[in-house]
Amino acid sequence: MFGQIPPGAPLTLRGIGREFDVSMTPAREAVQRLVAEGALSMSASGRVSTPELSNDRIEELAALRALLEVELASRAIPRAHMALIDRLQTINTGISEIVANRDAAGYIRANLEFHRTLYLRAQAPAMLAMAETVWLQLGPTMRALYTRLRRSEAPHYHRLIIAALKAGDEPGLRLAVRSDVTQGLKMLVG
Amino acid sequence: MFGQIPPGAPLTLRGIGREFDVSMTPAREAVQRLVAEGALSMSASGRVSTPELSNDRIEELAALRALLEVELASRAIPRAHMALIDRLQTINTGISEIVANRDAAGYIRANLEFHRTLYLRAQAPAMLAMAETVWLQLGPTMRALYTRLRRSEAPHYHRLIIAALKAGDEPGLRLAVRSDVTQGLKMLVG
DNA sequence: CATGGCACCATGTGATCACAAACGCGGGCG
DNA sequence: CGCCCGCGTTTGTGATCACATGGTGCCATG
Repeated sequence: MFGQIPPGAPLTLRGIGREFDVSMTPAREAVQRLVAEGALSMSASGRVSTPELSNDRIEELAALRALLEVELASRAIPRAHMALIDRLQTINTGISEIVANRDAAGYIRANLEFHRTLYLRAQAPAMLAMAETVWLQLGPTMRALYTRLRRSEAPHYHRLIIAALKAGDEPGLRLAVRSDVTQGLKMLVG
Repeated sequence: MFGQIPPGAPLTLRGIGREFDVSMTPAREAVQRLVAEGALSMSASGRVSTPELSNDRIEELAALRALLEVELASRAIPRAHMALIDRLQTINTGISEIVANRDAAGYIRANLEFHRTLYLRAQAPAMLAMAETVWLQLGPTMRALYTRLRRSEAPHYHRLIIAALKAGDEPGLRLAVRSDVTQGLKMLVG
C-alpha cells in the first residue's frame, strides 16, 4: 500500500516465509488474501508478483478513488469538529518535512493517513475498506509516480480540503478531494 | 452471493472439505478469501459464519451499491447496443417465471445477472469487482429480504432501466438503477 | 429444579511432506 | 551468431499431522 515494493516485483511463498520466520502456510494465506483484494497479481501458474497496472486500469482506479472518497468526505462533514481539523493540519505539516527527505514510502503513508483520518469520521467502515482496497492496488504504482514527479512541496489540495472543511463547504470539499485524488494519477497515464 | 445460505449460519473447515471432497487446506483458503472480502465473518476464535448485518451496515452497503452501480450503468450507455437490450429483456422475462416458483436463490441470481450483464459493458473490471463484492456481502441478507417480502412480479425498475437504455437517457438510467438498487433494501431496514 | 464446573470433543492454526508443473539456464544445433 | 531443446531446480498445491483453544453437554451440587 505504501509503495515499498515497485511494480512487477516477484514474490515467493518460501521467500516470504523466511522473511517473517513462518512456514509456507501463513505466507500462502496472506498472499492469497492480497491476490483476492487485487493488491497482488497471480499468473496462471500461481506465481505471484506486484501488479503492473495498465493505463486503463490506473484511470479506473483513480475514478474509483474519486467516487468513494468524495462520498466519504461528504459524509464526514457533519462530524468534522475542530479536533479533526487540527489533526489533519498536523499530518499535513508532517508531510512537508517528509517531502524534503525524498522518502517515497513515507510520503505515501502520510498522505494516505491524511485521507484516512478524514474518512474515519464518515462512520462508513465498508466504504472505507473499499477505498483502502483501491489504495492497496495502487501502492506499487504510486511509488513509481512519486519517483517520477519529484514533488517538492506538500500537496496544496490538502490545504483546500482543510479550508472547505472549516467552512463546512460541501461542494468545495467534494471538488477538492476529487482534485487531490485525481491530480497525481493523471500525470502517470499522460 | 445468491442467498443460498441464511445469515448467521456457521461453517467449519472440515465440513466444507467433506462437502467438496477436498482436504482442509483448500477449504481454508476459500474461507479466508471470503472473509477478506467481507462475505463471511470470523469470530475472535476463528469460527466462521455468514454475517448478520446490522441496519447501519445494510444501509451503507446499499449506498455503495447505488454509488458503484449508477456509475457502471452510466459508463455502459455508450456501448449499449440492441443486442444488449435484447439480452436484458430475455433475462427479465426469465425473472418473472422464477418469481412464480418462489425460488429465492434463483431470483437473486437472475436479478444479479441482469445487473452484471449491463455493467459488463462499462469495461470497468475493477469497479465491477467491487460491486460484486458488495453483492457477496449482501447475499445471505437478500435471502432474508426475499422470503419476507414475497414478491409476486418482476421488479418494475428493470423495465425503467431498459427504457432509459433504449432512449439513451443517462439521468433517467441513473435514477432507475439507484431506485432498483435501493428499493428492496429499504424494506429490510424499516 | 436451577446453576456451576468439568471433561471431552470439535475446531482452527501452523508445520511439514510429496508431488507436479513451470521457469530458467546451459549446451548443442542450424 | 542466434535459436531451440532439455534438464535441474525452484515454486505452488493439496494432504496430513500435532497442538492449543474454545464450545458443548453432562453431571453433581446447592
